[in-house]
Amino acid sequence: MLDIRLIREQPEFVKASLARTGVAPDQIDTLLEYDEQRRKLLREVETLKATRNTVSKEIGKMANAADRDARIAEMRTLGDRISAIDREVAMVEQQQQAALLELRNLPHPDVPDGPDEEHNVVIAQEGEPRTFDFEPKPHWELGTALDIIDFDRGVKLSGSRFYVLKGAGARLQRALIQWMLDLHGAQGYEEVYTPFVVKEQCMWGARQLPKFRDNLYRDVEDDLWLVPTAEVPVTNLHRDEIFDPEQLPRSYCAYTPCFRREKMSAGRDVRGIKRGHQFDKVEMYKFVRPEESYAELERMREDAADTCRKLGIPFRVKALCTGDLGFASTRTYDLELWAPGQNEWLEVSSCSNVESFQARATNIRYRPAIGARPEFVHTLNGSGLGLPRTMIAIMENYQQADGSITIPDALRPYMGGLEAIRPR
RNA sequence: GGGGAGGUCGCAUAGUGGCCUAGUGCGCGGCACUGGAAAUGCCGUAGGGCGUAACCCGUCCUCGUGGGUUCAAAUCCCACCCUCCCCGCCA
Repeated sequence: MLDIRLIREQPEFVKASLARTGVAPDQIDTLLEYDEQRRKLLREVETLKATRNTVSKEIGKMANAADRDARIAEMRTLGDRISAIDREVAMVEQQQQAALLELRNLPHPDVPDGPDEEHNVVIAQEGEPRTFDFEPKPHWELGTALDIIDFDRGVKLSGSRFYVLKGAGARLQRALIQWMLDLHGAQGYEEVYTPFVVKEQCMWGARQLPKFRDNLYRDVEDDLWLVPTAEVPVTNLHRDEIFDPEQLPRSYCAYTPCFRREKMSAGRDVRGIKRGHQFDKVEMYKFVRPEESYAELERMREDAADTCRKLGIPFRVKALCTGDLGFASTRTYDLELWAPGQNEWLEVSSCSNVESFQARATNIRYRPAIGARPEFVHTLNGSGLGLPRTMIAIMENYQQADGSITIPDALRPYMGGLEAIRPR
C-alpha cells in the first residue's frame, strides 16, 4: 500500500504517476478528504481524552463526596462525546484504509509508457533460435507421444487445465526444481520450505487481497488459503519484524506449487501445460534497504537470466510498460524462453521491485542505524523459474527428428545421468 | 475431538480498579573507574498516530486481538486468536 504521507504531501506527483497507469486522479482527492477528516476528528477527540485522563486521576484523590460526584457526572458526559467521535474516527479510518488498499503502486520514472503488453520493450536477447531440418512439434504432441504428459487423466482427476506428468516427465520437473534451488543457493539465496496454505491476513499482506480474490482457492471450513505463489508465504515470513542494519539484504528462494483459480478464456493457451490451475515454481525473494533496491533488481534479473542461460535456450528480457505493470510493482522485467514448437516466446520469469508496497502492508522494517527509527524495507520478487513453461521450452528446443528429447547438460546429474527421453 | 495451564518492554518475570508515568533481573548502548579488561557504579534503552513536525517537545493509542462495564481497566465481563501440557486419533 502507498504511504498516506506521500499522498498528502505530494498529491500532484502521486496523481501524475498513477495517471501513467490509467488511474483517475479523483481517487486521490477522495483519499485526501478522508485523511483531512480523520485528522480533524483526532485532534478533537484527543484533546477531550487528555482532559478526561487528568480529571480521572484527580477524582481518585478527592475526599469531598459532593465535588467528586459532580466531576464524575461531568466526565460521564464527556465520555459520551468521546465515544461518539471515536466511532466517527473508526468509520473514516476504515474508509480511508479501503481506498488506500485499492490503489496500485507508482511506476518508476524509467518505466516505458504504453497502454498494454504490445508496448513492452525488449532490452536484451541471448542465443539464436535453433534452425530445424524438420518441422518442430509443440510440446503437447511430444509429451503425449513420449507418454510423459497425460492430459486425459489429469482432466479425469481434477477437470480442465490439469494434467499428470509421468515417468521421465515427472522426473524432469523434479530435476529442474532441485537444480534451480541449488543454483539459487549458489547465487546467495537461502532456501526455505514454507506452508502451501496460509491465513487470510497473509493474502492481504502480500497484496493479493482485495484485488485478486477471485483468483484464490480457499478452504471452506478453516481460514486457510492456497498460495498462488511462494511470494505470499515468503513475504509474510518477516511480518511485524524489524531487521538490524547488518541483516540486510536478505535473499530467499523457495519451491512451492502455485494454485490459481482464474477463469481462463476458452480460446487462449488451451493446449498443453502452459497455463493451469496448479503449477510449480521456484521463487526468488529479497528484503533490502531502500537505497539498494534497484541495484538488487538488476542482480535478480541477472540471476534469472543465468538460469535461462545455463539451460542453453534462447531467451530475451523485456521491460514492462506502465500498462502491463503488475498492481504492486514499480518496475518489472519479464524473461521469456523461446519455444519453437509453439513458435512463441514464453514468459518464465517476472522480476519486480515493489519498493515498500508490501512492507508497509506487512509492517516489515529495518533500523538504518542502532537507535534510529525503523523504516520500511523494500521487497523484490522474481520467478526462478516457472516450471511448466521451462519444461515446454526444454522439450521443444531439445527435440530430435525421431521425437526424442535430449536432456540439457546442466540437468543430467539430476536425472541420474539420463541423456535423452526416448519413446518407450 | 476432550481436559487443563498460559499470553505483560529484545528475553525472563512482578503487577487482581486510581500510588502503573508498567517495577525488577538479564541482554543491549553510553559514561565513569582501569595501563587494558573483568567486576562495579551511574544514565539510557518498544512501536504507532496526531500536533504545518526530521530532531526536541506535547498529546493520544497499544500489556495476544476485538467488544463491553467504569469518572478511571494490564487488572472486572464477553467473544475470538495463539502457545504449551495431558488424553484420544493419526503418516
